[in-house]
Amino acid sequence: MRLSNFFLSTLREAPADADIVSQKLMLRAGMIKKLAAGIYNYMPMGLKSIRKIEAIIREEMNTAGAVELLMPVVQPAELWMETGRWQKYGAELMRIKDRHDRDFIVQPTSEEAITDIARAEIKSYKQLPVNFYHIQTKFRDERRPRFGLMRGREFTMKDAYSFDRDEASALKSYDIMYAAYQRIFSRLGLTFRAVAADTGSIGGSRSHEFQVIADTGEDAIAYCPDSDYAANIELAEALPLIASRGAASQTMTKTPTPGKSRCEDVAELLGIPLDRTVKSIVLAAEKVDDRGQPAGNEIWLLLLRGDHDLNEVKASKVPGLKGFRFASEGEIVEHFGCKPGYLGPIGLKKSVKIVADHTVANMADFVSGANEVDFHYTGLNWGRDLPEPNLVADIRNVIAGDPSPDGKGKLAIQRGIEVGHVFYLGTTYSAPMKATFLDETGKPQPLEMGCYGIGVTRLLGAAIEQNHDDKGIIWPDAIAPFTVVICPLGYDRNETVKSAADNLHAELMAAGIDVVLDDRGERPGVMFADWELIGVPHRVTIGDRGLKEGMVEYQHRRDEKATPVAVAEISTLLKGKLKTKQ
RNA sequence: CGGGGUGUAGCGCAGUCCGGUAGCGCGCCUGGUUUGGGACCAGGAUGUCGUAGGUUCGAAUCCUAUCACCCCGACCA
Repeated sequence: MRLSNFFLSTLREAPADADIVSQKLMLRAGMIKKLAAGIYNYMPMGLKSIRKIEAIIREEMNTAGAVELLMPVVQPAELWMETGRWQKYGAELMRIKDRHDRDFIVQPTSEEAITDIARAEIKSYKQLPVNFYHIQTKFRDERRPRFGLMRGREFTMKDAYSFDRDEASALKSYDIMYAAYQRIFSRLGLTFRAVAADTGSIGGSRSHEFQVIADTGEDAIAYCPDSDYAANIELAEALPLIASRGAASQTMTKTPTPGKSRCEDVAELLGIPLDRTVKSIVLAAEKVDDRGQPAGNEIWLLLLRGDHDLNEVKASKVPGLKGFRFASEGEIVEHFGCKPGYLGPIGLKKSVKIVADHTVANMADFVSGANEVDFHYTGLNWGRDLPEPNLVADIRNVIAGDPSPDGKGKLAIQRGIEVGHVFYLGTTYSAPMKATFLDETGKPQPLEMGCYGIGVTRLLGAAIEQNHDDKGIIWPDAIAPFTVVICPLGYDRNETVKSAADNLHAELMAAGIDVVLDDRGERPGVMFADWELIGVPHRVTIGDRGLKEGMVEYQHRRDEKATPVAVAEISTLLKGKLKTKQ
């Protein structure tokens, strides 16, 4: 491709509203252009990368036995009413009306549409298993779109849906997708990790996320360097750090701690380690009576060690805490007789349910708030100074150094960007939509489903978050908008340079390499800066000076310096480098 | 949705407090000189000052409303 036949628009300064590095670089490189909050134009340079990502996904999906189809972006509301998601989905579901005042939605995902297809088309066990997928535009009306392509409102997603006759077979389909995802992200050239994930509101029993490792990721991943354990921190089990409760050696003492409301400050004031303190978190949850009827709010006190943090996903799994919220200050004062900052389990005004984290439950001689401003208790011991907690549960986030739940070492924490998710659904959609097939005995059975997503446009952002430097993007070969750029110095005024550049360009094109020839005749600094910003991984510089010695220069985007290469050898060198990558 | 902030040329910004009819850098156009890391000289084009209303002889500037966008908190590809 000659640059004069393509379209380039780079910016020296990023628009002020760009918030993260991948968005800034993509805007500056002219790959995307913002049209509205969370909605982007994909410019030619950006679309080239997207198409490459899609091609790899397609190939691997097809290889894994999935079948491509295409479902519409706009779908009738009736389908969504059948599964109840019309009511349940909330404001993120974009609802629209047609000219006849009929309700439609702009699809955020396609379980309903595919299940509708399945119930009409799949009649016999002989048609199973089958896996349909499409690559389609999605819309989720995010309350706050941000991070460029990472959390846009409109985005492209590959979503696949498997149909099986029973759970065992469905889990096999799941494993096939899991393996396909491993291949896809490997081929994309990204560093990633598959982690066990929370099954969330959908239910289901098995779920993994594929996380692109990047310090700027929104998710935290706990993994064990000595084993294959890896889980989203939402899910990662925190084992008790204290095997059994030690004996009490101190007496309970009310100690003044003026102005020290944070555990860190209290520990420092008292000259004790942070892991001797206990922090109090007050939640409120709807109480349900014996008949399952709402019976007002119930206040809960959650106790965590001072150096630990609450895991809200785990907390919501504690029986009675589903759908909890943080208690209001009014509720706190009503039950504790004290404002937040000095709360603790002793001296309550009104009874509350107390949940101790596994580790807290085994602590002895600990420190906690006295429910009186500027005072803490030290030397607290369960059973002696206060009753045993109502419940002991895993309610904290794991931290680096915690024992791995598989018992094979210590956990480390990394941040990641979720770019893929595989999910075993069971009959969550097939049951309400009555999608059944006939088994060998002629009896109708509900289809067992799985769903599998990959965020195509998010991948673009994730790849950049993982691969960039202060000059710009550094694309993996597989998804670079161009694989090779030829930068001729003086293309517009030096015949020798021009013909050498034209020849190399023609040769690489003939070899099927995605090469771009910068035929602008720009000064070298301008060319280099542009292509380093865009992030083309391989660059060949052709100058008059080198040509006199029969040499050109090769430089990888990650190389510090250019390497001289004989004119006769440059195309062989490039073909070799690109072949080994594929 | 709650809290905070910003809208001035393609991009980045000044001007707003203290009203007098819009400016800087980059980019863009023309000519010339340059040419191995974002060149230089000379000339030039570009604005409903987010929108609507109000106050005033006069509004980018003051007032009111409204819209858009961004940042901080509850979710997911």
